[in-house]
Amino acid sequence: MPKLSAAVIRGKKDTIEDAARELFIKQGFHATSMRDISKGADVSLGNLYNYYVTKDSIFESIIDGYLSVIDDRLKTILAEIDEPLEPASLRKLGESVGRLVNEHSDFWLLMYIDVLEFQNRHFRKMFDGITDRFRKIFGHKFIAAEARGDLRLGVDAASVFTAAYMQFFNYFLVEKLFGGNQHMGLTDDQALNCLTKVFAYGTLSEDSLSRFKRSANKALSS
Amino acid sequence: MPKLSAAVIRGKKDTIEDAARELFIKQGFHATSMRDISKGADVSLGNLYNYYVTKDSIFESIIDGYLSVIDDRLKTILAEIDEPLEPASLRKLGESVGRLVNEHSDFWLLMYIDVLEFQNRHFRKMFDGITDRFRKIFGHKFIAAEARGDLRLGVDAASVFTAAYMQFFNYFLVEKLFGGNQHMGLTDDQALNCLTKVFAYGTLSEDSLSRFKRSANKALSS
DNA sequence: CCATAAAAAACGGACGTTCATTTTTATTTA
DNA sequence: TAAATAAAAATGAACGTCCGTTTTTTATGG
Repeated sequence: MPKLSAAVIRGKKDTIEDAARELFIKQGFHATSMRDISKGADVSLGNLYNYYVTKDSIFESIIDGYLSVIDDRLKTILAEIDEPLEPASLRKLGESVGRLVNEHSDFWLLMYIDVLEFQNRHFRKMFDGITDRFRKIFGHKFIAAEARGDLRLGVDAASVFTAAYMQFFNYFLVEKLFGGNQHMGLTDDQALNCLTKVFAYGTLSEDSLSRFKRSANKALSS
Repeated sequence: MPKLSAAVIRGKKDTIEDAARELFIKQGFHATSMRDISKGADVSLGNLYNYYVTKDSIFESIIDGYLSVIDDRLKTILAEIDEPLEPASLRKLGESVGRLVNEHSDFWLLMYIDVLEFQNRHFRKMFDGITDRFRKIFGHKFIAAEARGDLRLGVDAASVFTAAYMQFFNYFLVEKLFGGNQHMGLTDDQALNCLTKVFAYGTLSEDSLSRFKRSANKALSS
């Protein structure tokens, strides 16, 4: 048999990784056997080793693929934000993060697997230097806001933006994976409003707040 | 050999659980074998089954013991808080949560094991209804604050307090377990200041803020 | 001596991985 | 176009190891 086309190989790897991911998420990495994966992917046990060197490498391949998907998604989310400190933008960020968490909850479970079984080796980059990343994207906006006097004294815009991002993230993770079931005592929508308000009021000076009133009212009316 | 005293049995269980916890945290639940535990605790393999019915029950016993330790700790932290919405109190809450996370980081790893391998069965109560819990403790303070007009329009004190608690929690967890290494671009101390400011400014009305100025200055001077 | 604790041995099964074998299929040949 | 070819892909049995648990044996001390 001549060599399979790259597309066919990619396709087969995809079906293997799909099955493996489903199993890893459902029962963890160590609890999932190569036999489980071979059954799930409808590929013989031995054949798995024509595509992957070890079981670990299947896990790593899944994560690598996922990391780029999530990264793209995050880029899109951030690209849609014009004025990062506007209440409306914060609220939108929260909604986007909520969708990101809910649509890819398996990914975050893999992150916990990585924390536990690989000391977060593959996911470190997720949070390492995230503030700098935001600063790189929105730096000029932050500086302009500061120059306009939009910010409260002694609050760093990039740090607060990171805090807001992390809070939205954590909120939905707790709801989705930790059985929070409305742990803030509010619906998702109300919680988003609440957090948006806190971060807007907490970051913006009174002057700028009145300027943003229209944006805030529109964003928090739901 | 006559029956061992309850104290001796408790002591032996403690050494077994200490060894098991260390192993679970280092390499996960499924990756840790009963033989590992027996070696770690210097107890023969068979003898483990004189103290625990199954491997799962060792895990559960560890969690049960830990949950009560953490719960006590949290009670102490909350008992030390007089005025929950004062900046100084929020800052102190953050510091306490930081210590709680850092001193018991193994516990939180067990939580992730629980999420992955037991669908968070044992830890659900950690976040479920947490806002109600805060409301039960600080309810009268929240009501009084609202009556005094301390709160911004449309922000629920208990929800915001939960948000602050969760944010502090998440901050230190990311730093400790996810390789965040100053992911907010600040030292722990600066990050605590930043978050305290955001939650104080974000929650309190301008009037009450000026009243709290002394408290805030004292809390955020470091 | 006896009840109990502790240790050791044994059990059946599942694990990740390897490998000899069979099947498949793109290409070459007729 | 159809048969032949050969190299790659797919297979599943087999390997040695380790698993959680059970059973048996030995040690202990009142």
